[in-house]
Amino acid sequence: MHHHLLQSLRLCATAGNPFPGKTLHAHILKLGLNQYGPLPNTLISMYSKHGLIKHALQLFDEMPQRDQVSWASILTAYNKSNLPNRSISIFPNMIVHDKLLPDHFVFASLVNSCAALKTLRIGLQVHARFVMSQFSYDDVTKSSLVDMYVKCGCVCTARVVFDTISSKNSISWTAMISGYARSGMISEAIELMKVMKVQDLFTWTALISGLVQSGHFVSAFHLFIEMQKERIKIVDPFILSSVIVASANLAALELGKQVHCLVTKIGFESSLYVCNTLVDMYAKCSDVTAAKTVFCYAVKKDVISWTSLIVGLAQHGKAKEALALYNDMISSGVKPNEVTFVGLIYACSHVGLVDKGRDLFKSMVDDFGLSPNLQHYTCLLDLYSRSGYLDEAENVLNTMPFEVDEAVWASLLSACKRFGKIEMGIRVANRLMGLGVKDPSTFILLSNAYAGASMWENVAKVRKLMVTSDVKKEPGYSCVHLGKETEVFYAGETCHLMKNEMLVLLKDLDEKMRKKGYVPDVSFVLHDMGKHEKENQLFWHSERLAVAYGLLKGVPGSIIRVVKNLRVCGDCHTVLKFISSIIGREIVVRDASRFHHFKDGKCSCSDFW
DNA sequence: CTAGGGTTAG
Repeated sequence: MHHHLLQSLRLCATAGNPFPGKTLHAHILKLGLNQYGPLPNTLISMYSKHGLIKHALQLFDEMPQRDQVSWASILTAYNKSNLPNRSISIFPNMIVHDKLLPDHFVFASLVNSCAALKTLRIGLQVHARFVMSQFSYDDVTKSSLVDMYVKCGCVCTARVVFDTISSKNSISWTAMISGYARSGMISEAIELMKVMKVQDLFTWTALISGLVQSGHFVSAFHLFIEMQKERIKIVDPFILSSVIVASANLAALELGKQVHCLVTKIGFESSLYVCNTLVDMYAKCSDVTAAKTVFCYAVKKDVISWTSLIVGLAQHGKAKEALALYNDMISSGVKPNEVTFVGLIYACSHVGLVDKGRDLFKSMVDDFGLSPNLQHYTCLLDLYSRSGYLDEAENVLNTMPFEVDEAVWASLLSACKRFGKIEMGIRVANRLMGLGVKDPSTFILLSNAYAGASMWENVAKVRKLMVTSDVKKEPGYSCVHLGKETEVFYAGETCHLMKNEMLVLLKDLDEKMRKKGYVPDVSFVLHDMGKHEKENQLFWHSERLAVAYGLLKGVPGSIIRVVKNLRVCGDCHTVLKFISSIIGREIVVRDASRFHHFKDGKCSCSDFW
């Protein structure tokens, strides 16, 4: 009888905005049909598709007689509004209060909530209930279960469920392939792709974005090229943002630029997601100017766009610009979130704006109702310790409501060394010893702290601990990007084609540096050996090799861009400052924790990292 | 005549 109303409501659910749906709702109310047949359930689902959980919930609560459809709709509404925990907590009311049993639609929604929450404990309970129910044959729920197990890290269980799906569709295949990819099981993922008959853009997106999530950036690129050979048409921007994330993580500026060109060519340059990843990519590839340009020309901007640029500016030591951008953001009515404040406090700590940083921390809680996480406390600690407020820093460490790991204590210890706080250094060192140390660089810090206080017995203890705990120093390497070419250097590498030219150049620079007052700081060398040998070790650190190669092969006058897997050692940091002033060129190093822009003998990190 | 599943950023 009222088919046209149902049909119109369904159309409203897929509209770009909720207004037609609201108008139709008003119309239905006026006709007095708001409790008629399937209309209330359709209304709930219409509101849920627009993420208007409040409207959906009001209708749900006002229904005199709820059925399984109402429950499936409200659970989906919670999931779509990013409140999966609410789904789980109200579900018991379906059985206890409404005396209803879940059907396969309800099961699929519940599994979805568990997947979002990554809760294996509840997921297993739902799975058990599903198996015992009369709907245990349902393939759709099984596909959701595959996804749930994948997200909980149980790829093998996911595969077991996958194998029981009697008629697999593109979604079941995609869930399993994405699971393998996200767990880094590349060959299994590709194997499954081959078994599948028709591969579409979704399958490829699941595979490639999964690989990006598990850190297999190079494989992701190879497969992206493979996909284009298969002539899969890119009709939505998801895959592009995944590939941009991959270039960002590889710090491969040229590659990122090529993807940017592809984005423009296919016509996704106005996509919000794509723009945001591009801003981040350019910042991570140390081309902050390009990041700003993408941001300025972006058609749509949200918190993430603003925050991406704020974080980018902060990481490159451009604190004033980051703070100014924050003011613009507030003026344009965008509400900041937790990540925005990480960037802002980080920015303040780099330029010693202690009061400003402290105010921002307070403002985050008082003005925006956000609760600080471990990252915020770490930034606050950094803010204090960089400027020499070590008592305040230690206080933050002792009072913050999070468990503190080795890296955080180590950073305070390095601040103690820098500001000559021997007593506190010993206190912190003792704490670290009790905590258990894994990172080789922490051992060096500890050994230096005790040596500085002439506590030789403890120095010996640290050395012994280092041997017995079998610390393996990850081999250090640096990549230098020269336009389309990239060269990788490992520490101590001596068999490079251009070894002799590099040696001559480095020796020449070494001589010039020593004339300017450079003294090698051998306290960063891990192994026990003579002073000369230690100096020789430093001489062959990978970042120096990479810079030398960049100077020899790069375009004269251009910026030398280096990416290093570990942190830059203190001695290399000094050396790179000297080199930048001797050769009059900018050197940008992205190390494991931050960016260093060496220019005219100074570094953007203000010598603290 | 109503309802359910997979991929994207700081």
